Amino acid sequence: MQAKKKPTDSELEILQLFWENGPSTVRSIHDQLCIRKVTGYTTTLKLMQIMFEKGLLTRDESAKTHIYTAAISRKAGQQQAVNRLIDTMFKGSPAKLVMHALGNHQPSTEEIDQIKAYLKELQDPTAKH
Amino acid sequence: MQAKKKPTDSELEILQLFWENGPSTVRSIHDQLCIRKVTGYTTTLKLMQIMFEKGLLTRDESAKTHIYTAAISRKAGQQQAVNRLIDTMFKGSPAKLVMHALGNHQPSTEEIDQIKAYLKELQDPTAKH
DNA sequence: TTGTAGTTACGAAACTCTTCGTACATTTGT
DNA sequence: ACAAATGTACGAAGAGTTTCGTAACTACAA
Repeated sequence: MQAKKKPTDSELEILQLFWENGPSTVRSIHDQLCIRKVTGYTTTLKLMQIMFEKGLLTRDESAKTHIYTAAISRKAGQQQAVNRLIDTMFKGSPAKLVMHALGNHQPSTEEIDQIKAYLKELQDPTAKH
Repeated sequence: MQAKKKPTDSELEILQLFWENGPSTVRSIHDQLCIRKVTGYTTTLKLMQIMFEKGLLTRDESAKTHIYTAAISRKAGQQQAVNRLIDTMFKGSPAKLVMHALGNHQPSTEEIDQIKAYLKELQDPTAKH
């Protein structure tokens, strides 16, 4: 693996949009960004160009209007963020993180069951599900 | 509440030390920081002064050598970080965050039991523990 | 052809973060 | 008393981030 640098907050906002929409043009990303945040088109363009240079995005330049794609999946991004958080704030105790996560954002009954099942599997990997 | 700004990574490193040690002098923080990272004394000083201005630290100036204290508890800091992560990366699904957290950092059996008990309480708040 | 709109590329300004040098004050040791 | 050690304050340099203006290219319509 190569790039390990964490995306900035602005870059993360853009990545979110890619994760929701898949490959996109600057125009498309910019329009969605503008709903929540006033900004110039060239600002978005520049950001995406820099993200491309950093390896956060790839792009298809075959057409005049380039098509950008996230170089990292949502899942991988989430995993990376969680690992980071555990390292910096919950030294070695993912359980504490879990408590915090569940404490403030009450999950639904279904979600809790889901987690329970997951835990059961973790403790007894031989059990089929 | 006033301060909403997230601490930078450097500031977080320093906060960690306060959370482990309680109120401390610049010298004390600096010495511990230096174990993992070569840096000048005035660098640490400046950082802590800025954190004071931002409201991340308070300080007692009655003696010549100031005594700094974290303005936010470890717990509050963790909660803030988790909320932030859920907002930016796990929109509305703390359960997904939990899976990610448990998936990569296998918790001990005791921790799993702890989480299970916690979940049981969440689902059945009337049950005594 | 000419002009309008949409696109990329680029440079620079404004801002923040990190680092450190320097100045100056206070305490301590000889 | 004097020098050395220790402390605070402050300014500024360097790096990274974010913003945008401007130039240049292309497509298309009048």
